[in-house]
Amino acid sequence: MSPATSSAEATGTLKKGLHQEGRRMTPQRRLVLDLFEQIGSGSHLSAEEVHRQLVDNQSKVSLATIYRTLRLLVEMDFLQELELRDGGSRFELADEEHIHHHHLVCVRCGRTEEFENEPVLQAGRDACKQFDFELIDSSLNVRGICPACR
Amino acid sequence: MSPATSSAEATGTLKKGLHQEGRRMTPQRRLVLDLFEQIGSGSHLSAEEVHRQLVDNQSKVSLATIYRTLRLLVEMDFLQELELRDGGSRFELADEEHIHHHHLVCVRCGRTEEFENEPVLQAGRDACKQFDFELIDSSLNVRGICPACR
DNA sequence: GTTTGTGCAAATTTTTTGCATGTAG
DNA sequence: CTACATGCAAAAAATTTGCACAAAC
Repeated sequence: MSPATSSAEATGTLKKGLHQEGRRMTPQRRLVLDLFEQIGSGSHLSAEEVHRQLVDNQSKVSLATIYRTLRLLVEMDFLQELELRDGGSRFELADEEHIHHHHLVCVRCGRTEEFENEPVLQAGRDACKQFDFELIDSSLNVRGICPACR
Repeated sequence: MSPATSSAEATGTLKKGLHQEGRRMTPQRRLVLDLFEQIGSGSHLSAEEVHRQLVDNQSKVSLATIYRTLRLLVEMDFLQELELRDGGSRFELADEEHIHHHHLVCVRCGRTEEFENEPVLQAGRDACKQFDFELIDSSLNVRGICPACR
C-alpha cells in the first residue's frame, strides 16, 4: 500500500505555513517534522526523545531548538501536545485522520494504546455548548493496567 | 444546610488509612486535607498554591512536605491528580460524587469548568475491554476558549 | 524508645531565555 | 542585506532527595 502522506507533501505544507507567518524553513525544523512523519501518527515522543533520536542519527540540533520547534509545530497544528504521564509533555503528529483519537495508558509500564470513540467527541461538543466555550479539541485519557503488568 | 462531609470525618478516615499502612497522622497532613475539604471538590490547586494558602493562613509547612503529602494523598485516593495546563500538576479532592467528572479549560485564561458525562465513562470501560486493560480511571479534558476571552 | 515525618538546602529534571553568531529568503 | 533561527550556557520552574532533628505512636 502507498504511504498516506508523503514527507515531501507535509514539508511543503509546513513551508507554506511558515512563510505565511513570516517564519522560515530550516533544516532543524524539517528534521523534527520528518522524524514525526517517519514514526507515524501513533507515537508519542518527549522533547528529549526527539533530540536523542536526531542526534543518534548524526543530525546536529540543540535541545533548545527542539523545544522551540515543538512549540512552534504545536502552534501551527502540525503536532499535538499530550500529557499522558508525569514528567513532561509528549508530542505526536496531528494527523487529520487521527486528530480525534484517545489514549489508554498502563500506569505500570507506560504502554499506550489509541482508540477512537464518537460519543466522547460529542461529549466535548456538549460541554462546550453548555458553558458557551468555543471548542478547540478534547482528549480522553484512560489509565489502567495492561495484561502484561498484571 | 449541613455540610456534605465534615472535616472531622475525612480526617478520621485519613487517620485510619494512614495507620493501616504504618504511617502517621501529622498536623501538616491534616492541614492539607482540611484545605481541600474547605475549598470543595471543584477546585484544582498546584503544590505551590496549596503551600501559599497554608502559609498565608499562618500555618508553618514547607513546600517539600506539601509535595510529599500530595503524593501520599493521591496514592491513598484522597486526592486526584490532574494535568489540565502546562507547568505542573494540580490536585483536587477525590470526592466519591465527583470522581468521574471531566474538565473544560479555557486555553487563554485558564478558567476551568467541570461536567459529568456517562457516555465518556462507558468509552473508558470499552477501551479497557478492547485491550484487556484493568481500568483505573479516565478523564476527558476539553480545551476551548471561554466567552470572556473571545 | 523506635520508627516515621519534617524542614532545610542542595540536587534533579524539565523547560525557557539572553545573546552572539549563522543563515534563509 | 535583514530579519529570523540556532547554539550555547545560564536561568527559571517544578519536583525530589539526603540528612539531622522533631514528633507520633
